[in-house]
Amino acid sequence: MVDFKDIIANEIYDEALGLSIDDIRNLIEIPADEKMGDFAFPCFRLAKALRKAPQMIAADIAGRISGNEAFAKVENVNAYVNFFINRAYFASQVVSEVNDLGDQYGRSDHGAGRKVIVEYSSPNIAKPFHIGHIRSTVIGNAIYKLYDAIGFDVVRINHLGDYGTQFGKMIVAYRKWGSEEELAHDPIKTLLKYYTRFHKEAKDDPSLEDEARETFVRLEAGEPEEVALWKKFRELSLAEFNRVYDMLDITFDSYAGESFYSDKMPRFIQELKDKGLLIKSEGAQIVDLEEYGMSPAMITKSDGSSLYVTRDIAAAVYRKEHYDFYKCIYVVASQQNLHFKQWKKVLELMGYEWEKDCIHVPFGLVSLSDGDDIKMMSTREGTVVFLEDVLNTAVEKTADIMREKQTSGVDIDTVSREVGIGAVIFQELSNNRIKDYVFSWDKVLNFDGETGPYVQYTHARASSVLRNASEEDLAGVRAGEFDWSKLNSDSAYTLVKLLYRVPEVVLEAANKYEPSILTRHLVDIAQSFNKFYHDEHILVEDKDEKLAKLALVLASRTVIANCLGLLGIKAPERM
RNA sequence: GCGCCCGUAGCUCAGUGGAUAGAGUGGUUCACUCCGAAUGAACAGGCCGCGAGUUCGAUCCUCGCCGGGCGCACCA
Repeated sequence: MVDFKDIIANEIYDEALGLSIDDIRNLIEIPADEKMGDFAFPCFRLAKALRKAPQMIAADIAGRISGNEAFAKVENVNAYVNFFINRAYFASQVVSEVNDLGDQYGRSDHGAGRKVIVEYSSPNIAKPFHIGHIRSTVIGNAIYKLYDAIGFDVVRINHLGDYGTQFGKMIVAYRKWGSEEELAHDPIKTLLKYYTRFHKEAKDDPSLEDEARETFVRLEAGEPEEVALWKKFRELSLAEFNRVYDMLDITFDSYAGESFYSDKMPRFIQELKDKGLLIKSEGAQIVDLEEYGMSPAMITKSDGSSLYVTRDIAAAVYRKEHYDFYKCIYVVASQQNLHFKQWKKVLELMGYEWEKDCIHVPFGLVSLSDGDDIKMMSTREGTVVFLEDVLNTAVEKTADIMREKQTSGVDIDTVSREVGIGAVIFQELSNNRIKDYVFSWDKVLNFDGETGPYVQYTHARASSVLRNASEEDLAGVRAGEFDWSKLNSDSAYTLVKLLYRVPEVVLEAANKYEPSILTRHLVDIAQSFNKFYHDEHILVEDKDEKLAKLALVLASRTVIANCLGLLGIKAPERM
């Protein structure tokens, strides 16, 4: 496809300006206001070098550029040179490209097949999968899809929190108050019950904590009884998690979690010792990070058992050796910023230069509103909203709306799942991931305005128009034998420009690990399509006009489906 | 106390070193004999937290302050 910035940069280029074509290209802006053109070149930077008022420079450049079929008009306003693209030419280029590429539009080969690991979701075993877990799960999945789309070979790892003192606690609680029948009946909620009871009773009886730590030491030492219980808890939990992953249509390439690295740590503890990094302190072994302004990284507890950082070091080295990644992306809550800083510093001190390829992608906290109070969800206190409940409620609400609307030819069961779950995912990917938010049923169940259902509705509507077109018209669209000059209205043109920018938006979203950039752009496309749809009748008498508009509808539908797909959301044809 | 993050319309949030700071939602009003009204349009709503600095130019970068969140060794 034509690259308008290249065309413009080449047109502007002049030795006297003292800028390279690339410099010029990077200065080109897309004006916020369409009245100022489709592209603009600001001349402020040139003022000093040329010793001329920027307005004069802009006028000179605008005057120099002669007729190029890509542009309808080039003029200067104040210090800007404004370029107005030839609309029909532009539309023909963009729409044809989209329709030729189909589901490949938006994808690229920037990654050149290099390997990227994305670690995400990573729930703690034996704890409920609550609304807070949706963040890592859904953001991580979108990042995986984005990296896949820009040509990387992506490995998805669910780094299960399936080890640590919490299992000591769980085993102690189960032995004291648990029963097999109860556990089999409703595993996670029962385990949660034991876990909350443990913390309640441990407040009055601190010896329980010691008992839990001792039990974890036995687990880590491979005592059969503890290992058997641990395995049982892990299996029961995974079965429940998989139910939610199925609903979200998310899969992983590896579930190697913390326990996987339990026997791989001694090597690194020895290595830290050999490199003189490990010091004893209060019975524990730490790496002192004071000179880097951080509290120490704890490698082993005074009872000799391992910790979070230790396991993450083992995991990182294992992954480097096993996958030889180009980048390893950790989608983990911002609460763990310090942990990741410490961990990266320790890897650096150990001499692993590739630690710079390990990237922590943090996200903000989800809290709950409790009357006037806002508080963190706490597994210990049992104050959580289950993700599965949220998904099911959204699906039910969607089914209610669909029955009300009585859309014909739809399987309510299938589509209400696609739309309801899509709504929850979309909501999650709408805002900058770093922002904290308070969970609200009203918000997650709102399907009007900038929401997943709105975008899916737009897709269904475009699909509907295409169904209403004749076979002959569609054949004409595919053959491309029509005159594009009829496609030049403001609303059509705004839409074309948004479609044009999709590949660069996908790339930007991936580079910044920020799916919301794509979500926002997708909303813009849907809004723009709906405006176009309202402003203009599509299936008109005039053949050229009809086919050009249908080609745009087809391209819009393709792009919306592609973008929804990158976010992990389905695009139903009817709803 | 120290470190990191956030502060933009009533609410939820986009946004950019440059031309008039934008959406959604809520409020008021209009548009379905018309390709799907889960839609579109109109109106109203802003010292871009406060104060300095850098710059030709700051809502954006730097520093300080205020407000909120998170974190700071035997949890993960």
